[in-house]
Amino acid sequence: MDAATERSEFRQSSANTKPSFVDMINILVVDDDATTLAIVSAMLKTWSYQVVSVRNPIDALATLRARKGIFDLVVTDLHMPQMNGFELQKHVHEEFKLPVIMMSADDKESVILKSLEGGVVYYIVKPVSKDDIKNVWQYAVAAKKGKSVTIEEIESAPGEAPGEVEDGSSETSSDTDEEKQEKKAVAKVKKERKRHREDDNEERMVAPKKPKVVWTNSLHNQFLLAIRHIGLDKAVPKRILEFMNVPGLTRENVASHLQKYRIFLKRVAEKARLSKCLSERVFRSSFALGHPALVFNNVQRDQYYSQLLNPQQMGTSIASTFQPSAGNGNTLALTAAASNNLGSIQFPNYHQSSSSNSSRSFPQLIGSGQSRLLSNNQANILCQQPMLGNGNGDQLLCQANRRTAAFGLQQLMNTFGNGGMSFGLMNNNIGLTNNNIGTNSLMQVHPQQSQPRQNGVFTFTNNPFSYNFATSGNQISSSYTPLSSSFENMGSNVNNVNQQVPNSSHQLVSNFAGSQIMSSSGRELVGLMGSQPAGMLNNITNNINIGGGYPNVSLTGAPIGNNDGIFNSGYMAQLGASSSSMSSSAGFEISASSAYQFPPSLLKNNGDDQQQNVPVLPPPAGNVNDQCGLANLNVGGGNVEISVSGVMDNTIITDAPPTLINNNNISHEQELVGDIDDLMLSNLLMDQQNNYEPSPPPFQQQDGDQDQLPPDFASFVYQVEVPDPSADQVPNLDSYHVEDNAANEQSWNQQQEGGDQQVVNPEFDGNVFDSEDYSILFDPEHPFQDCDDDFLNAILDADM
DNA sequence: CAGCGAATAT
DNA sequence: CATATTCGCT
Repeated sequence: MDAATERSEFRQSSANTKPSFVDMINILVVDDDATTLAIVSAMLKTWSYQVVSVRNPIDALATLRARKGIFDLVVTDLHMPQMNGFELQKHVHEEFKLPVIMMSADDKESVILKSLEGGVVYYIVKPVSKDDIKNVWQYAVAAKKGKSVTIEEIESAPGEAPGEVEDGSSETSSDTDEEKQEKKAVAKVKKERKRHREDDNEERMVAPKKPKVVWTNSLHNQFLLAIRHIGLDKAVPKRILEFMNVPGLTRENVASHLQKYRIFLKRVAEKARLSKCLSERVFRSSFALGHPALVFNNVQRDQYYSQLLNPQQMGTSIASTFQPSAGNGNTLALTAAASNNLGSIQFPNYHQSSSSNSSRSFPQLIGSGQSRLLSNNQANILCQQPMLGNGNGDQLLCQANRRTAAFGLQQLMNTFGNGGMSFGLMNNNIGLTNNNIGTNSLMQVHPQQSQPRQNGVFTFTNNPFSYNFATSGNQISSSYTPLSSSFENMGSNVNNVNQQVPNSSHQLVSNFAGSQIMSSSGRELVGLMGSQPAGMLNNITNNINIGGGYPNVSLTGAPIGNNDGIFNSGYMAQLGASSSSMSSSAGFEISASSAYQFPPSLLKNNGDDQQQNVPVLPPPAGNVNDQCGLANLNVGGGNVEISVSGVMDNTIITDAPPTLINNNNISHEQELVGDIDDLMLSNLLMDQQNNYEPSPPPFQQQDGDQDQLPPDFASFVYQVEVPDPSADQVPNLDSYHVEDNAANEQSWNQQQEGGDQQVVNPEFDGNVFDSEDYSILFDPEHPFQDCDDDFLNAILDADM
């Protein structure tokens, strides 16, 4: 960052977020490392804080005692010889009741959680950046407020004139409703007078301009977390506030933020309604799935839901992914959770076999979900999940990865019934709350013929949202003691796989296409589609100890496009696909991925400079819900697998036949604007309607090679190569093209030939995201396109 | 001046 | 509590 930028940032932030009284905030910085100490102190001073630095915790306490009442905040290193940060924090809390901010290079969730649970107000993963500490004043203020120390004492900074009372006359504006205006003005003047009187009476202090609460990423993240926990419909300021448990934050703050947030959601919804492209993306995006009830409750989406899968075809392809493994009688309890997350796809090249093969390697797919843009340091702080920006453009751009929510989740009350793998979709209400579509329609699933299922041991219980993935007929076998984390909505509708994970409080919880691990305290530790392993490492061991000799589930993430381990599910989501997996060396694996079926409305009009989305299907009279799901859970040293997949499939209710999508019209000259899935899906639909054979995918390679992807759209995972992860731009969808998909093609071909449906690509070397296997390559010529905030946010945010 | 986010009023 | 309005700022 150059100096000018820095200055400008400083100015901005100084004006924007940093009250002038920060120079009255005294911070004690403790770090045994002189360099860090100096740097952090200097940074704080840059922000105008008053800083005292000490080299060890003993001195810190001594300083605090000697200058009691002076300090407002303690910033300490975690690892120090004499006394670690935890202990120091405890002392500081007990003796001085001061807020403590912890710094450490240790980005382990366990440590972070421990810190926060221990009372640390903020955890900064080193290296500390200026932005990390810019707003620490909030903690000081919050703490003071909590202690009911008058906030004025730190607010009465020089030069900060209190809001002067305006003249009542200037208050009234020109025209309408004069009487009302006048009343208002009078009332206001009265109020102002009253306030002044009070001020005069109470203290001469100038006044109370409350420091503005800055909804930082982390704060907003907590906000989202709260909403997610509570459920949007029930999320009222008070409850959100309670859940957030941020000292000093007021209900009003939350209410205000909530209001803005709702407006935002509304805007997204509206935009979605107006734009098929967007709406489909939003609604169908994995981001849009699995989240309880957001925004789109009130959006008319039915017209967008007309496309559906051809049950037969889908059944074929999906059913083939069912790979019951030989069970040994152990049980996993699956607790269904909230989601209609059916958008899951088969793991490409997933090695599955009913026969044990302990030596095989599992693809280490990881779901992604992190925007490449999420490169700020916030990402290193606790909740890795991306969040909605606070409105600054840059932050908005950081959102690309949200595991986005679930519009309409509530509407889909599906129950997977199962017995031999049939899934039922019941009570699905899609769209408007008063617009029930497809109620009680059944989802059809076509079990893999060749592999009869054993009796299942999954137990599903209802989740608060009534989306159940049932598997009463599914088999599962496990060579280890039942787990107890909960896998919710793994990619598909495997919701809440309730597993006992001894010695761990971790739970896998999620509501999205991927998986997510959250701590019992609600912190997201690892998630997919919107989160990433802490620290953005490729391999992260979370020390989830699973009994039976399979400790250390390591979560492996395959970074896409950059080596920061920042996943780009934003892209994937935009491409309509996402996937994830977790696996351990011991063979524990959970993988999930999803594909979303978009309507074929995203074709670029060839020959038209204007990008124009040509709706190809007429709005349906009725509606269809079509999603497919699959989740694989492989447990044990390679000898146990659970995999479940299914297609939810309502019937096409529309009697308006899709008009046209002519594959022949799509050539390499015609760029694919939307998702491949869209096209595939639409073709499937068309074919179904026309009794055609399955269409080849509607695209060709740019180089003229006629190789095409198999129509098994549900079995793709895309890789996106991102040229510049740090750029504040979004990828240009137009610049993607399908390069190759040999593995899937082969798989498809073999399936067509009636061969083994679980094809292992001989070329597959274990790196799932091998661009040689499947990829959508980036066209460096047109790497980015402008993308307006709304679009981005729609993608990014829909979630929480 | 528009527009935002936050605060504040209704 | 939801919603409208105002404020301070860019």
